[in-house]
Amino acid sequence: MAHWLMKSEPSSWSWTQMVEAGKKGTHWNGVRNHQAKQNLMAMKVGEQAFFYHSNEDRAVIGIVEIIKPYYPDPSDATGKFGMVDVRAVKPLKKPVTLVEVKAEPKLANMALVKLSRLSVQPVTEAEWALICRMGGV
DNA sequence: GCCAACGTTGGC
DNA sequence: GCCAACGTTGGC
Repeated sequence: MAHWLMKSEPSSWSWTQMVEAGKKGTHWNGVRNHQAKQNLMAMKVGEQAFFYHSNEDRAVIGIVEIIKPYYPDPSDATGKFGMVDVRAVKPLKKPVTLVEVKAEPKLANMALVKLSRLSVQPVTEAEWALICRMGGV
């Protein structure tokens, strides 16, 4: 089962809002990047993703689950891009910051570090397990 | 708030 | 089809 990492600026959509959305979850819309789109399309229901706060926090803060696979994003006038639905699973006991990720040699090749502008990224099993451990999950 | 990285757009 | 200009993202 694949794992993912999805980034959001807390000012536009925060973990708190994600939790408040509850079990019905929310649409992960607004993706306008082809690489991110490819990743969205590869997601399957039941797969989990890290929820990362960019800008202010710069930390992995929680885990979300895919509850609806890729479908067209009505807010995209061009019709090229789509979205998935996700819901909050659980927060990390201790958020794993970008600084900590960068300080860990095993995570040096993460897309989060290498492709900092990509908003939806794949995470390897080793990276997933390590960040879960660092986050106290 | 600045700037580097990167994607997209548009003129040629 | 190339490439300069521009806009956006996100770390610092």
